[in-house]
Amino acid sequence: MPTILDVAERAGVSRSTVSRVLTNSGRVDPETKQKVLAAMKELNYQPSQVARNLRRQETKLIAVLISCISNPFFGSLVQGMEEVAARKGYHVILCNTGEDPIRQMEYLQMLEKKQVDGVILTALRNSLDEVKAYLKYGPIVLASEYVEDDSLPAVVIDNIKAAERVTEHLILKGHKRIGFINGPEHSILCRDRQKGYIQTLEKYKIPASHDLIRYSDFTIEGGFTCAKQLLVLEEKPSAIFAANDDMAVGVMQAVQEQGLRIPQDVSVVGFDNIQISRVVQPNLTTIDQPIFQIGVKSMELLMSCLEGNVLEDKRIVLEANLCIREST
Amino acid sequence: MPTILDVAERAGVSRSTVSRVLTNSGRVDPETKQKVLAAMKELNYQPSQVARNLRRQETKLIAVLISCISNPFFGSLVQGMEEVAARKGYHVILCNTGEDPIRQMEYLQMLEKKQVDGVILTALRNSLDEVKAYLKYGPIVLASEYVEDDSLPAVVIDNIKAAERVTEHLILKGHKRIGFINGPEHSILCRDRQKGYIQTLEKYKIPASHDLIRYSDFTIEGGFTCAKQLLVLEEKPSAIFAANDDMAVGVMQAVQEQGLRIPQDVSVVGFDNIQISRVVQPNLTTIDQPIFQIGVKSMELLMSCLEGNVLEDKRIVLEANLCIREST
DNA sequence: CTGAAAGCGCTTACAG
DNA sequence: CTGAAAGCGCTTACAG
Repeated sequence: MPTILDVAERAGVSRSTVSRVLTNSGRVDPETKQKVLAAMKELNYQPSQVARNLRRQETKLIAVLISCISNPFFGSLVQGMEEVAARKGYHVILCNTGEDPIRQMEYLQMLEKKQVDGVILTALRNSLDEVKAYLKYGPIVLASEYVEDDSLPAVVIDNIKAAERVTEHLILKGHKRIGFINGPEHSILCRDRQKGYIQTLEKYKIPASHDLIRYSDFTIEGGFTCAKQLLVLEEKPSAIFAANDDMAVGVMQAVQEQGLRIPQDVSVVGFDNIQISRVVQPNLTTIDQPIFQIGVKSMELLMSCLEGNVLEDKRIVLEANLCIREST
Repeated sequence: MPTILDVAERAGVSRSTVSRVLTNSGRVDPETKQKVLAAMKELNYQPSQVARNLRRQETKLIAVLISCISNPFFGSLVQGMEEVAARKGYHVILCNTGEDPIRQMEYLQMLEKKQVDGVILTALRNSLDEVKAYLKYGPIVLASEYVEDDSLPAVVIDNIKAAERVTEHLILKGHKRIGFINGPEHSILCRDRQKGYIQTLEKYKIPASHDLIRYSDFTIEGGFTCAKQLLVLEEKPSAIFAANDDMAVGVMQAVQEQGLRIPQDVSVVGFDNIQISRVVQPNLTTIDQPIFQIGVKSMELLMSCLEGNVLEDKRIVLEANLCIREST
């Protein structure tokens, strides 16, 4: 592997000069530059990124923490992030945390070890203070996730409003008993979705019942199990709203297993608008969350922090519309 | 940020000694070690990974090149890879190539720039020689993809055999006109799947017809379009085998749109056994490709190369069974 | 068991 | 416009 010194010798100049043509900085005589360029080509020289990293105290690497990359939701999110990063000369380190707070902290340490320049979190499973302690080592941005006090920059949708739209849609369709299958209770996204659901019921003077609310884990199986519980209630729901599409698919399976028809007997709504919602029969009514765009914007936000910009808005809110299909 | 020198001064020892306790190498007096450990804790010291990288000429980083991470197939593959890497103290850099040969080469250069220690490719869109030129900078492993002459280590399934199983299954069900919707013709996976399809037809003395074979792009839409073409043929197929699940789902949509029933009028088979195959109605018969395991094994193989082991087998073949469901 | 010294391959003020 | 020198923060033979 040729180093910068080999190039310098071959071109008959100093390392400084080679470095200058490498970084396109400072004045270099055009003729000298040509000699250097020629030497680089002859030796098939590629500068060591690691050496440059050490000297510049940067890595051009971003850690992206997600619970599980085999989940298509995170796939789209990361896709958006990676495209922006690549365009800006950065690379993405993929960190599967499996929602484990310990692994989350381990990956955050990469910031401290100067292994990455910045971090994007898609789920917060540690205390806010624990996470904020790492801010002194580099910028941290949230994607899809957010914190109450907006003390960390985040790219999000308005989950309350989205859930309101869903609930109102169902009410206007004549539903009075609307089941809600939520994700984990600790998540702010889930709490906000539930808030939107409850507020809308209240707005229409429909009593909210605890019987009709379940907490699950965002999986098809979880949605299936909760739906079965709802469907054996004395006063069973005529519509079920699940806090993501996977759970809604589980709901559909449970409904169909009972010999009930969708939407005639039970209406079903999901959340996210991932591919599965367009494949399942009948097609699922859902909230179109701009997942890819959240990925794009969050990485842009991080790049902006890295460039030293001060954020005027800590929270970027993207539009999420209700996508009405055959299941309602 | 405290450096190794700060720790050394605080502990009253040399940098060498601190380094030794850091790497757990060489003899260090237990008492000295305690002092160093205490100093590290007091200063909240974390060694700079970048400095270590430069010195050790390694990065503990692996580049994983895939066409598109939002595709669940690659999600599972990468999930398997990441878990193994993390366990071994490595991290994964996610490289979306979008099947673009130029971007593929750009990412391969990370190996040359010493930005990563090794590379896993999941699709080969450049000439074999171009790729092999990078072998002098570090190991390269193929996952799911492979090359004819086995000159690059690869973790794969036997695509010929898998396609034979599918075709035989359909023939034994009484089908004589079996459509085949393949992926891109340039891919060796696709050529082998087609080989298995053709060979089995021949084995059962069923004439293979070019009319019944289409090439597409592994998407739902692609499968849909090709299926519509097959379904308007004078002698239309009674079964359609798609080279992946997404295309099979497109086939199902086309079949159902024509008012035909699955499997009574047309049988459909996919390939991969991704989640969608269990969600679609009727459930899809498909080849259960051990995607996650391919990810796991390919990363293990790469780690093994990095540890300096010489591979006895350049090709690791995993089992892929036919998963018979309701669509046949 | 411990330390001084060299070096990994760059970049960047500083002089000239 | 160009070069000598220092330095980024570690690790690793080499002496002792």
